[in-house]
Amino acid sequence: MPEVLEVESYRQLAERVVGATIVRGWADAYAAKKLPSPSSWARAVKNLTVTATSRRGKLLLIETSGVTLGMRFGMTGVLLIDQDAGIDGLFYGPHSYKAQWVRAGLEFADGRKLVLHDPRRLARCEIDPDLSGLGPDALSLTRKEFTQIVRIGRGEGPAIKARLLDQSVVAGVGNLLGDEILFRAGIDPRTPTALLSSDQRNRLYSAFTRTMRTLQRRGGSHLGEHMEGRFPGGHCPLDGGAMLSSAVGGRTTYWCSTHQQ
DNA sequence: AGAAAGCCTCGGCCGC
DNA sequence: TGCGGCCGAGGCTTTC
Repeated sequence: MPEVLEVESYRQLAERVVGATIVRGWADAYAAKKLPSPSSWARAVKNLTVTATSRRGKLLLIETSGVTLGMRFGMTGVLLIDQDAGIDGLFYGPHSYKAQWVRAGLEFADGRKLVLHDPRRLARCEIDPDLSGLGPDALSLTRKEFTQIVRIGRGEGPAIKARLLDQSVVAGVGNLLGDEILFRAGIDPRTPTALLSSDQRNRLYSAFTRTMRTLQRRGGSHLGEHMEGRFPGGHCPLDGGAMLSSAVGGRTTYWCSTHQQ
């Protein structure tokens, strides 16, 4: 589940190669889809020394002596350094690693290899990625930044769930995290953003930051109690209410019929 | 067989 | 009627 918490753990893994020099890199046609060609990745990374790691939402940034390298992980991407994974396993997708699913990589002068493992081919490599389309990072969201999330120019605005998933508004919230935050806030995910009461907005901000802190502390490898009821016919782990599900903002959404109004 | 946690593009609709 | 922005639908891709 590469959402912001998982990508943060990938970033922490990538910290290990700070100071190392890249001797070779490669990417297949899918991983390099946003680049002019697969070989442009190989050419660009050669002889770069990694100076730092960073992250904006779900986009991992590897700073170097030259360009900034970016990695997006799609739905099933995992970062590996030699045999070490940035995460134990994904909730969705296979729970095993196969050489055939390695789509891109970097090899260092000291012999180490950093690779992108991605069965479903939706992960992407980027060079000097454009950050202008990304909102503030979800993990360090401030109250001031939060007010921009719930501020709508005119009309009722999109459903709050769709708003939370809009990466240009806040970067890093994925489908499961969005459900978890609204579950904790006790808000119906279909509520138009501009119609949230001030009490709901306060609860949303509190649930947002609390969810980030709590799950980050747990390592981001699994989500909160909301997941216990997240299946057809499931019941709310808080109050036993029936869990409802339908597409909100085009994404499968689960919420409690009792406490999320 | 159908759905899946990301991202991108396209097209319809709304308001000016 | 024209245009831009907003927003939802659909596609990508492979796996379970």
